[in-house]
Amino acid sequence: MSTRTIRNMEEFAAVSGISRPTVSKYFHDPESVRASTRAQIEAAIEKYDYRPNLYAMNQNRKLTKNVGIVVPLLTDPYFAEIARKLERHCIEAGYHPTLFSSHGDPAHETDVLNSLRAIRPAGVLLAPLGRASDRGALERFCADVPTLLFDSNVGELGLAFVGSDNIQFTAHITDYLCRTGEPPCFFEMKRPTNPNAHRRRQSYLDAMAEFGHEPHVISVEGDGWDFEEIGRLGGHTAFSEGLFPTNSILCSNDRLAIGLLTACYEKGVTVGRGPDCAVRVAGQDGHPHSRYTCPPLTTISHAYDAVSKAASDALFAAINGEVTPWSSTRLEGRLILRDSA
Amino acid sequence: MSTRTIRNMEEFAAVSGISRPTVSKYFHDPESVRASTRAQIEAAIEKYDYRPNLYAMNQNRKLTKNVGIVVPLLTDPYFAEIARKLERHCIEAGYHPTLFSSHGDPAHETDVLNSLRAIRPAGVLLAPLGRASDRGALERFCADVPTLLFDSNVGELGLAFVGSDNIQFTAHITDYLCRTGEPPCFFEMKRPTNPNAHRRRQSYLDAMAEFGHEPHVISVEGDGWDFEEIGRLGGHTAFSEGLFPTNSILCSNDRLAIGLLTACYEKGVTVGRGPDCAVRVAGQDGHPHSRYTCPPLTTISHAYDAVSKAASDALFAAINGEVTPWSSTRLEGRLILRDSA
DNA sequence: ACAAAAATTTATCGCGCGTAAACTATTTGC
DNA sequence: GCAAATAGTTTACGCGCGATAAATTTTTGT
Repeated sequence: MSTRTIRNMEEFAAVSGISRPTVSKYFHDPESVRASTRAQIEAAIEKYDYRPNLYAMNQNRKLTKNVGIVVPLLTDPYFAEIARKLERHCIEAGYHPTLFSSHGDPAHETDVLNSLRAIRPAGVLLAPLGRASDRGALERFCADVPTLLFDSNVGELGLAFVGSDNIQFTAHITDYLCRTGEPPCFFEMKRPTNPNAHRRRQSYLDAMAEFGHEPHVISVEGDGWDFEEIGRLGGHTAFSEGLFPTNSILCSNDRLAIGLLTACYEKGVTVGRGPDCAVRVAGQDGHPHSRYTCPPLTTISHAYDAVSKAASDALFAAINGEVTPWSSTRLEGRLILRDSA
Repeated sequence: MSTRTIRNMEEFAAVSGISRPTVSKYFHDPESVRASTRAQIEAAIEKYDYRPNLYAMNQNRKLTKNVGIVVPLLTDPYFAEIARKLERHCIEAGYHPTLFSSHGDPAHETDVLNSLRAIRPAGVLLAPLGRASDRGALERFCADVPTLLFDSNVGELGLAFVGSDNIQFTAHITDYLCRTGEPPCFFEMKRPTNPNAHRRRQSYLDAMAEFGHEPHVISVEGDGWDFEEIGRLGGHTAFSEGLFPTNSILCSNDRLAIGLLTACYEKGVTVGRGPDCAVRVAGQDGHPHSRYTCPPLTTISHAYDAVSKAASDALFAAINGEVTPWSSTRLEGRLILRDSA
């Protein structure tokens, strides 16, 4: 082709017939130049396929268009799913998202935050590890970078918090279980890895008190993020030792429930709401996989779309200079009735 | 504290007592400076917490330390898991990995490759969508950026291919199923989303021929990446229409098998290898979730560690200038016997 | 202790783009 | 049709670092 390769904005400005400062202005915000100029530049972009050097841009811009998205564990489909939605919102808003996973490790979470500083992001959407997080590192990071916390809240850090109303989650599904059968016991990790677990346990206790039932909490051993295995092993122990006082088991989260269902299978315990079933099992989260367990898992689902939209919108507003006091937004979950309870 | 903030390498060089070019050399490769100098610089780094500006570095370096990791669908735990391992290898080798997902969409895959060009990566680890990929875009990208293909091969593109030996996978598990019960039929998507599926089907046909059995392929409707749902719906159809000629079903992949297990549950079809079970179901992939299905899924597992190690090592070798002819490395899988078959 | 080798310093340039000031051309409102 | 407002151009400089050549210092081998 006759179109020689363009090396930089100088050359591009020359072939497009527009001065370099105006071209620069265009790339910063296409709307900031006259329509006729814009058309000229865009024709040249089309023709020469020119893109400004990202590094030179970001070195000199006061603010990059980068947004960091950090989740505790990207191999968990729940986080992968919400990260995907956040990523889409970022792209639609003209930002350049980058995905990070803390891999369930506080030290790695701190490393991620440090890597994030290096790319000077305009903002960060952070789902912290929670109790395990290095609180000091989080605070320092939030002080330097506009950060919106989602999924799990840690103090009143960052710009704001957007997540689910865990109180409502547990109260709602506890209510459902009480109405439709024996009042549930609560199956959880003794040392929960994320802070939502504490809210959920408390909400269970409150709900049971309100409904006038005796609460029963089964706290199983296990640390880390391998929830299915913890649920499975804990389930075996609990069945062997007869720790379940009722035939209804509400799990602190879906992954724990998935492991418990496996334990039920392995123990020969039938699960479901039919009269011939030994136990009912319910989870919490609306995990992408919960539809495909056997039996399919009754759960209460996060409002994935609403949470990701609210979180990203709040961050973009802050980036655009809207100052609002710290706030916490907690969205309600939706009960998903399936065969397990 | 008395330590004022360091603005750039010039100032950092001053306070560290080392000249700027030497400091620059240190950040390029710490081993390239004398031990005493290195100690001095590192003491100053510790004291002033200085990091060179990433953008200025990458703008001027001939080669960045960036490595792109691209998978077809990050919400699939299989890809999330292998991406995590690749990421770790990159960090250990001193690179700066960035994760991308094509979200199962060829257009988005092309977008990802374009974003990737912008960060001028030293290399890319790419698991392409496969048949759906824009072949031309892939070729152009591989021509410009050192790219190693993994998981699924597309022609002889890039530096090399590292993945699993799908022929061996299917032959091995087919052999197992034949030895331990009725010869299996093969459950797959009519229009498979990834190219490994074709290899697996062919391997099934070859294996059955070799063992002297009549092959039976059940190809179900469905497009896209929602494999569990495709498997579930296909399973319902197949059971209703009596399409399974034997009691052993080998699924083209684990996600399909997970959906099929759900269909079995919903149809009241018992799954397992016991005498009272109606069917045996096996998968392929060693999906992270396969341990927790009910019954736990018999499958043949990718050598996750070996594949990720071989893939990243091959890329790093190429980045370091080692020129080798294009090659294909296919690692064998390991049979995982569980209760489903 | 001395020459050769290696490491460091000094000095200077270049990268590709953002930004600002002063000036000129084009649009807009009336 | 004219002045004001808007948009664009020219010119010039800065960002933080990589790279290189020549001069200097330090280390190494013997």
